[in-house]
Amino acid sequence: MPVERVRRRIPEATVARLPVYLRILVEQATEEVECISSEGLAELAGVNAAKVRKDLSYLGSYGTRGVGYEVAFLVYQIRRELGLTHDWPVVIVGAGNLGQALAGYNGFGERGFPVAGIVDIEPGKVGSVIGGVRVRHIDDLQQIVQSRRVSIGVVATPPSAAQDAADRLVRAGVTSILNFAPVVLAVPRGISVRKVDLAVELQILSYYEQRRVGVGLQAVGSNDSTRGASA
Amino acid sequence: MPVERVRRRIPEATVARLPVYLRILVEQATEEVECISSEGLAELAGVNAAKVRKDLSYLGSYGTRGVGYEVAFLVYQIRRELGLTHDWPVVIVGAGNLGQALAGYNGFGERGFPVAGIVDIEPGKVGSVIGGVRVRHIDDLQQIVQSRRVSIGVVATPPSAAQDAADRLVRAGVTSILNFAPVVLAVPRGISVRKVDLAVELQILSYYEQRRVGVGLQAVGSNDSTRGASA
DNA sequence: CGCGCTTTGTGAACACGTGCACAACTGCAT
DNA sequence: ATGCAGTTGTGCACGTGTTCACAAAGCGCG
Ligand SMILES: NC(=O)c1ccc[n+]([C@@H]2O[C@H](COP(=O)([O-])OP(=O)(O)OC[C@H]3O[C@@H](n4cnc5c(N)ncnc54)[C@H](O)[C@@H]3O)[C@@H](O)[C@H]2O)c1
Ligand SMILES: NC(=O)c1ccc[n+]([C@@H]2O[C@H](COP(=O)([O-])OP(=O)(O)OC[C@H]3O[C@@H](n4cnc5c(N)ncnc54)[C@H](O)[C@@H]3O)[C@@H](O)[C@H]2O)c1
Repeated sequence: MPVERVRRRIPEATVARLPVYLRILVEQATEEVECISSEGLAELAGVNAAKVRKDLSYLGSYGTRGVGYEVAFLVYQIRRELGLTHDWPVVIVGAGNLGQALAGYNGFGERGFPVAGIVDIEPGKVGSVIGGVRVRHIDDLQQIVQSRRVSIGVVATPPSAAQDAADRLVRAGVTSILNFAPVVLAVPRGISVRKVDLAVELQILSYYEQRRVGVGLQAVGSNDSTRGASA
Repeated sequence: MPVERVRRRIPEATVARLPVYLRILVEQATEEVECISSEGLAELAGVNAAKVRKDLSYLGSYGTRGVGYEVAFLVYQIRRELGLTHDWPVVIVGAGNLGQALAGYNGFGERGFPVAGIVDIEPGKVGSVIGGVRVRHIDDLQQIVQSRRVSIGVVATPPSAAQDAADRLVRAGVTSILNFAPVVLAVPRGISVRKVDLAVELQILSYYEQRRVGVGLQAVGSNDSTRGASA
């Protein structure tokens, strides 16, 4: 067996699917499943089996021919590759409708993304407690980021304030941003940004919905998730 | 000028970008901008100018060489292509944390996706009013969908109930689903599904974050949004 | 009217992602 | 040992998406 070579670059499309495999594998593990074939995993993930094999092959040759993949080992490998061997605390900017829903959601902490803090600019919002976290003033952002070693920030402000929020996050030392505001953020090189725009999702559905009329059923590529993290 | 030919199929990647252009163009229109070049639009959308031109060319040749595109006209054409000439009422299943945030959000209605109803299985949740909409029991789903001619459903239930929610939506007559639960939904052919999985987004950020260490700055493709609506 | 400046629309090359097909390999049964 | 059924890992061909580069075309000005 060769010495651990330099880390291979993993295609973006694969990176986007690994979390899905991971979730499924963790679930399988809790159901005492010890071994899974690419076909089985593909079925559960709603993708092609060859794609699963190719994706997993970027991690290394961790399968056993004729048998499949050991679930626990795969979980470990994917976690390692995704950098999920330790927690990534996140800070949320904007304690409105959405920010509160996010802060009150346990799913993130469970998956390794505890809410290190939530901040707002509105003095009226400061002080209330959501999901066990007290809302603090945005001026405390830098302090939170640095003391808790936060590298991921979430923008949940109104669109007009989103760029300001992003600027503050970057200034505070955050290097990855998840943006819920429907605006294109400008960030310095080296900062990763991902955008979740629900209106865009609905509009895409609308497009296919509208085409459906009169065209009958049509198949439009399966549900994947290829989106760049810009830098 | 030729007679309006059969509708061209628009590449999925383009469909995913059109809503972004649309938002920017609408904003420009409110700022009295009448004309915009592909370069200007590209700048605002954070993409390559050639891409903008190619994307827009799928709608037809609506630009003027040497000048650019007429904003109002482009808005109209993109709206038409995306099927946004009329409202698409949506129904939300699951009035929890997230469902309430969604229902209380005005942005959807403003963009042509009014909340026609929100339902829950928990009797305790039924009756409360969120964003002007009363929560109803899930047994009323079919009635809501049919009376309001809803074709888009939103799944905001816990993961364990998501497949059930999807099944009910499909049975009620919905043909497009936006799924917030971290599960892969099985739906009949012809039903479009799009998934928004925040944990996956964070994990993707984690991957690049982890790679950043020791590698220095690296550029990883710009922020696009290519995801199939399955059928 | 013609010229030069600007910007579109698109052909062509390239990059990336997908899926088939199959050789290589494993483990088990005989 | 040998054979066989099962499954991985991957070469290859194909399709999709991105970007460059440039001819074609509109506009304004002299
Ligand atoms: N609520 C939803 O379901 C939903 C859905 C899709 C998209 N979004 C988007 O998410 C964002 C937040 O939505 P929301 O419904 O929570 O809005 P909201 O108005 O309820 O909350 C925004 C919060 O941000 C705070 N804020 C404003 N400027 C700030 C600044 N400069 N720094 C820090 N905080 C600031 C406000 O005080 C407010 O508490 C918006 O951009 C919206 O378009 C929300
Ligand atoms: N809250 C967030 O910020 C957040 C973030 C990411 C993902 N999600 C996902 O969104 C989903 C909803 O999250 P949440 O925080 O709102 O959960 P929640 O528990 O607050 O709300 C879920 C609601 O669904 C209802 N429900 C349960 N089974 C149902 C059924 N069969 N039919 C109809 N309604 C049913 C429950 O009564 C409850 O009101 C979950 O799958 C979660 O993983 C939420």
